[in-house]
Amino acid sequence: MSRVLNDEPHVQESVQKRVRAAVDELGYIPSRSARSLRGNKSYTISLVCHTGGNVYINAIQFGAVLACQDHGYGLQVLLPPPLAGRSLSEIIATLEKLYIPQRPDGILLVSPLANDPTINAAIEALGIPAARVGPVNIEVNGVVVQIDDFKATKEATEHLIQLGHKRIGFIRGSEDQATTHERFNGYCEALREANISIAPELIQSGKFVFESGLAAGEKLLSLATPPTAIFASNDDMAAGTIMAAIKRGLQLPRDLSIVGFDNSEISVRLLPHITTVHQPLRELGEVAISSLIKTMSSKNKAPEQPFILPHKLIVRESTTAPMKS
Amino acid sequence: MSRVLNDEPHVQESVQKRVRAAVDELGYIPSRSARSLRGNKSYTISLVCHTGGNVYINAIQFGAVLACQDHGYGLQVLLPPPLAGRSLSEIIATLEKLYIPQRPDGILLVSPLANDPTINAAIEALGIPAARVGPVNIEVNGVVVQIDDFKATKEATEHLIQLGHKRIGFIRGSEDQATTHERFNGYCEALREANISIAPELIQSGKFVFESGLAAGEKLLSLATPPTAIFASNDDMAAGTIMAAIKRGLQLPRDLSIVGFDNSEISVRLLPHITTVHQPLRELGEVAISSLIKTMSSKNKAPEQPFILPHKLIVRESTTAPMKS
DNA sequence: CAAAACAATGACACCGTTGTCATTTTTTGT
DNA sequence: ACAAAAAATGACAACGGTGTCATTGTTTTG
Repeated sequence: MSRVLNDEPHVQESVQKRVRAAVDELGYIPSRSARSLRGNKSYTISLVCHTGGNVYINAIQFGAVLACQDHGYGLQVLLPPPLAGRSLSEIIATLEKLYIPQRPDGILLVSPLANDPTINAAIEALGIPAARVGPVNIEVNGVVVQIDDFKATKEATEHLIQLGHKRIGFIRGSEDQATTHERFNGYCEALREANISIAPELIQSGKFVFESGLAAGEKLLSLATPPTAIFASNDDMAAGTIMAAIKRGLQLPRDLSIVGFDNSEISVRLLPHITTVHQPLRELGEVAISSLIKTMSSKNKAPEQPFILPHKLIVRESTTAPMKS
Repeated sequence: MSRVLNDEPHVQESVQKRVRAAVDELGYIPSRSARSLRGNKSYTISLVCHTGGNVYINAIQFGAVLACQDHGYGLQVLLPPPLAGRSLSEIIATLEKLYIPQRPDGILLVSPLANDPTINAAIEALGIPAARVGPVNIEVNGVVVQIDDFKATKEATEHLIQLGHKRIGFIRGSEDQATTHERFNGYCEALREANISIAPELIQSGKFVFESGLAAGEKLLSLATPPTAIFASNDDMAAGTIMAAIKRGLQLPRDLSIVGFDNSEISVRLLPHITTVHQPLRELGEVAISSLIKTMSSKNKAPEQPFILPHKLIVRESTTAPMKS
């Protein structure tokens, strides 16, 4: 019987038909626990994340679940206790306690977890097949799926330059994230190609959250010669920047152009709607899962090169030409 | 050995100790697949939802995962194809196909799925233990966890009345949701107790999404005598209403007070920050899962009464006294 | 045409846990 | 002190698949 269902060779056609008929008739569905036990596979993939869920992870999870279901896997959510700053052995112990009872066949890591060197070392040590979404700044084994943050930010900055902006502020993301540096480099490259010098006072740090965007925006706008445009490394911070501008009584986008990143919901919940870069989050999740499953089943090593999925600059009302000064 | 680990009676203390020592020593952890197979339990609970994840479901999921982990269960996400409007037998077939391979021990349903009579009938027919978050307008077996939407909305409306508002608009949620009616009744009750008559033109329909709030807000504000305050059945619609007001050039909150519901992120991403009702979403998820697990293991029937968790009115800058007219 | 190679299928052990029954040891009651 | 009851523990089958080996039937080859 298993020979029929698993499409093994050496099965006569007539038997094929009879078995399949019986299977349909009885509504037979193989028991996952039995297959698990025998094959030492759980048919489960764990999504490991410790943020209680922001919209970003959510969309990725959506794609991941779909891909899992397509391949007969289940996606399970695992929430480790806070791990940042713990020692390697502590992290290994914690992950082991969380991981072993469930014994997923693989795990999906999303930034910021995917970027933590210690966590990655722990996963390496435990020998768990892993897929990661988002750029990774260190050497890791396993599937990596991402967009081209460098190019995307370069394009967004070029968009501002083409509108005529010369003083363009930049709000960085968290320093431990690879995207932060990729995006910053894209910004620098665009300025360089346009022969605009990079002014240190126009570079502000941020943490990918609204409040940090608000603070950074306030700093930028209180400069002696404030920027005429600001690129924020995500939409939340762009929204914070908008609030900073509104609080100062600026007219948007007349007095200030703003670009965000992520095309998240908030980018169309404010006035003006934010020009932003769309990431195909669902697809990132899907591709991560399906190539993880492929890697696991074929025992191939994971591809050396990360998968790069296409992004898209979405121009909305928050960007316009600067006022003549 | 299993007698020790499962705390069965008739085990000598000395043996207890020796076994436990050996377990610690070897780092023995029982195999879930074997226990599953033997005990016909999967130690998995499925979160069934078909929205790719909004913030609402997300916070519930967060709590659900925590509770699952506490009880040695795993939370798995299941995304059925769109089911609305399908026939009972179609839904049963679809759920079965999705459900059987995974064989979760129970499922967690979140609105709007929890409210669909046909889906509930299908779950009943399949005999799956279920927990539901959010009020349910029909007779169902299983755990129900919710807040008191009626009382919460009544309080929110009373807050507006106390500020001096007499013309209070109301934006309803989706008609298929029990919360929509509960909230509307709370609004009516508050007005009745304050001897304010209910003006039909002040009641607008909505769909719990931003755009519907925008549309409803525009209708309300274009009335001959527009309301001085508006209660929107969630924050997204409240945000839409704010945008409608801003587009009409109103000063907020001077010209219009707005109350939302959910205390979602957007309520503090706009100016003014929105007065809203906080729902303990994480706790709702936690309680739902832990009482589901309790119900399953004890083979008790689920409690007849739903669990009611406390809500909280959060007053922010979007509500103030109406202008003297 | 026999021998060998191959295809098709039956039979069965094994995965790791736990419920049940059997056996041995201890306690209780008269 | 001895039978009976109770407690403690060993032994083992069963859960439902699948990999392997054994057996039978069929085709190819020298």
